[in-house]
Amino acid sequence: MSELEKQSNEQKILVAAEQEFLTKGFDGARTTSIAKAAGVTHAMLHYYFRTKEQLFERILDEKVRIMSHALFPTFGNPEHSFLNRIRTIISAHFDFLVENPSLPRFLINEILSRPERYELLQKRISQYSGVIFDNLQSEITKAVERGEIIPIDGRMLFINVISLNVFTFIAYPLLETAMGDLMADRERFLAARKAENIEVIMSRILKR
Amino acid sequence: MSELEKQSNEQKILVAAEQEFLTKGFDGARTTSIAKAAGVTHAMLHYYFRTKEQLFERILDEKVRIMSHALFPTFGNPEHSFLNRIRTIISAHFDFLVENPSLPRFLINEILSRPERYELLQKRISQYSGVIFDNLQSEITKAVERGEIIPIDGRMLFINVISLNVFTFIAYPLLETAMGDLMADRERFLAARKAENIEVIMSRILKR
DNA sequence: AAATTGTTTAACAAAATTGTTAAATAAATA
DNA sequence: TATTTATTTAACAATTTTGTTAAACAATTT
Repeated sequence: MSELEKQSNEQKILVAAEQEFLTKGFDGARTTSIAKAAGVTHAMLHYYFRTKEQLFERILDEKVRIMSHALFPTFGNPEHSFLNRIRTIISAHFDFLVENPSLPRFLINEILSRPERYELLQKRISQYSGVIFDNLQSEITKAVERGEIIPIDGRMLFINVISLNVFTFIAYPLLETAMGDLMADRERFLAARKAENIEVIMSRILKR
Repeated sequence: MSELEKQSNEQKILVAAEQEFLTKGFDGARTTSIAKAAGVTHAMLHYYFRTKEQLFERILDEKVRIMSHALFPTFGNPEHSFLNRIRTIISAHFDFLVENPSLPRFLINEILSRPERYELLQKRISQYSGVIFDNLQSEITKAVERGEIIPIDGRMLFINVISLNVFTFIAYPLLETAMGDLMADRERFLAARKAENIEVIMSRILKR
């Protein structure tokens, strides 16, 4: 049996598991259903990953990882204006969500429904967040001194950006039912939403 | 057996079920666990509500109902300025969430994880939303004509408000791990968040 | 009080789901 | 080629969870 085909089986299970866990959550997911979607017997699934829990952790780890990366971006070229760098960050974060639309709901659910999983996030987040927020706040101070923006608590600004960007994707199907025509064309709507989010943040911090 | 005690049993089950379903979701909830928390045998639970599904629907219906009410408020006294009325709406919506902090996560999860439950929302939402948004947009137009605010799509404004208000509660525990001291005092943080959300929306629509 | 109706209990049935094992098969290696 | 190792299959064990039923019990009505 070739290394390629072996990988392919594990890989097929992982791909199917990701799909199942992301859409149905841990409790809703079924190992038999995952195995079926992967085209393997469910005994094989247990052979490769022992338990449902272990398979789930593989997926969750990966998702927490990429989400952490997207959440705490490098703060961009200091040559550019603060406003432009914020604009870029919002845009990049939004684009990331376009590529990973079901990620926020998955993480919020699976982590918040089981406090024992909090530490998984804490490990990844607390190593960044302190430095990041200090950094952000000092950039804000400098931009305020330059007369570019008005003062604001960096953490509040951070929550504002995440709220606006993430909520669109968390509630997308609900918005669809309420908004009708506005969302008829997904791409068009997302582009408009991205522009609106940037506009909201800009007008919040722009010097008036 | 008195009518009071009879009600009390059904009621105890409903209370326990609400707690269980809100925190664990449909899939994570266990009828035995609900029965135990309610202090009744699990056969009694099935006697009163037949199935887990039916018990769940009782809870979900109620939650969709109160959420719809909070989402589409009356638009306030036309004597007052548009800005003040928006301020009041944001504040009231935020206060509602303070009283029902786990509601958004519950509804988003349980409805989005099962497309067959979409129609439950659609029924409640589509009867309001059309009128509400038309109304809102005409109020915006008038306020723009008065020179009070700048033009904006009412639906985008609506999404902005909901995003800012709701996300705080959806992600509260995650924010706690990242924000540390900012959130040490829950009441203080929520007051600051509410003020910030109002500020964000005001600066977005205020005539500059 | 007898009959009817509603409630509760305990035991159990049915189904779903996760997890295990032994034997067959294939691949890699000595 | 013989041996070892890894993979796959099929059958099944164990557990959990939901749902049912019959009989006991209590309350209400006639």
